[in-house]
Amino acid sequence: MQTEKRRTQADRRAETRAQLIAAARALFAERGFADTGTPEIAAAAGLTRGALYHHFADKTALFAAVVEQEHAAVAAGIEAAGGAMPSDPVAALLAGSEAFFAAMRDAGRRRILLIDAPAVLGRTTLDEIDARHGLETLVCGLRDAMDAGVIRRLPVLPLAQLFGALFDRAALAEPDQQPEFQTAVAAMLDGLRT
Amino acid sequence: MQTEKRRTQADRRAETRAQLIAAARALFAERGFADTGTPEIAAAAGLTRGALYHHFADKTALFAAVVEQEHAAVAAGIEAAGGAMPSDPVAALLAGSEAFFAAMRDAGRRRILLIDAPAVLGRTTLDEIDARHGLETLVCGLRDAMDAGVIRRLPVLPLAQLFGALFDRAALAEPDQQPEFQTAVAAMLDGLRT
DNA sequence: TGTTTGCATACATACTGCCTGTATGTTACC
DNA sequence: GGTAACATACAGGCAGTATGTATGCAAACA
Repeated sequence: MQTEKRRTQADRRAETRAQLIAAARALFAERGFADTGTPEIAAAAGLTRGALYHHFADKTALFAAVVEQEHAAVAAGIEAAGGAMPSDPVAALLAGSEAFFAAMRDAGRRRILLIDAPAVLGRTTLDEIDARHGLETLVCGLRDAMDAGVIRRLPVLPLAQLFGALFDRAALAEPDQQPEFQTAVAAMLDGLRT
Repeated sequence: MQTEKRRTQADRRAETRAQLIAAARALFAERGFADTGTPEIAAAAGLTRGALYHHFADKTALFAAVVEQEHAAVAAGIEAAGGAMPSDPVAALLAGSEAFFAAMRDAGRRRILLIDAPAVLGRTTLDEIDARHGLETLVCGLRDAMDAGVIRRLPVLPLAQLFGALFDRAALAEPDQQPEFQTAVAAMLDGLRT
């Protein structure tokens, strides 16, 4: 058989990187960044620490790659749900938040993105990653709503980051309290209507 | 002189605990939890690691004590500003948020309470500490406003925790963007008016 | 065109230093 | 004399680095 005995360097590189990221994601999700060691990660990926430190500068860089991937997955989930966008800008924002909460159902993802990432990567680094993925759509949604005269005109970027914080906090609520949090978030968004 | 050669055990205990907490606070504030070692802390306190581990179960417990102290200080600052509370409930809430931002000016405090604490102590533990100190006043302020019919009636506790997240995020904004964040927060609070 | 030679990349193994937590010893209080 | 407060000594583990080995790749050569 030898399904893939011949492989290009780029293939090897991409594959082992993916294996390391996948193994790290699983362990970081379960035990958190601090309580997960690089020997564990390498073993789970079927590799050695040498491979890990060949592909990533340090443990933090590997974590950053995991965060990047998770963030992209969340953004993709929101984009995918954006197909059936309602015409009302506020309703569109609500639909987006719904998609965000759906993407955040996974407890491991919450731990990685909302608990550990701010402390491990720092706010500024995390904001950069956020700006590359999800923030833009939120800013656009808010700006559209303002341009349409549907909500109050306010500084857009701060408002988007504040709503991001709201969404994050709501996503962290216990499952049984989730509905109340979401209605509260919806009410705060609704309160901005002119 | 021998200002205090004779001391009771409780005095010794309280004093060394305070020294350890103070030294830990300074180092955690500057370098963060992960990058601060217990040898450093003990040395800065003029003690040894033995004393540290005699008074605290582990490094995390010492950090929790620091967080508790900082949280209490913030709550005290807000309480102190509460003397001249305006009659309008929403204005009172705004005044409270102002006092919160003032208490959060210190960068080290922001790092300890808003960056490291969630990751080190976990959300649930942190929520418990929060419930013991600052959250109650926020809940009361919101409930008063609802009872007075000034703002929409919503689930109080979730709303308070969401506003807590808003305040935290606004406090983390860069100093030059702080005004815009605060106006946005004020607008969101104002939007809840009936 | 096929082979070989040289090099860079991918990965493994070995080593050092540090830190955390614990166990044991010594001093101060009561 | 006994207990609490602290210091010293020890064991295990982890992060990061340095070094060694194998694999793919590209160009020179036949």
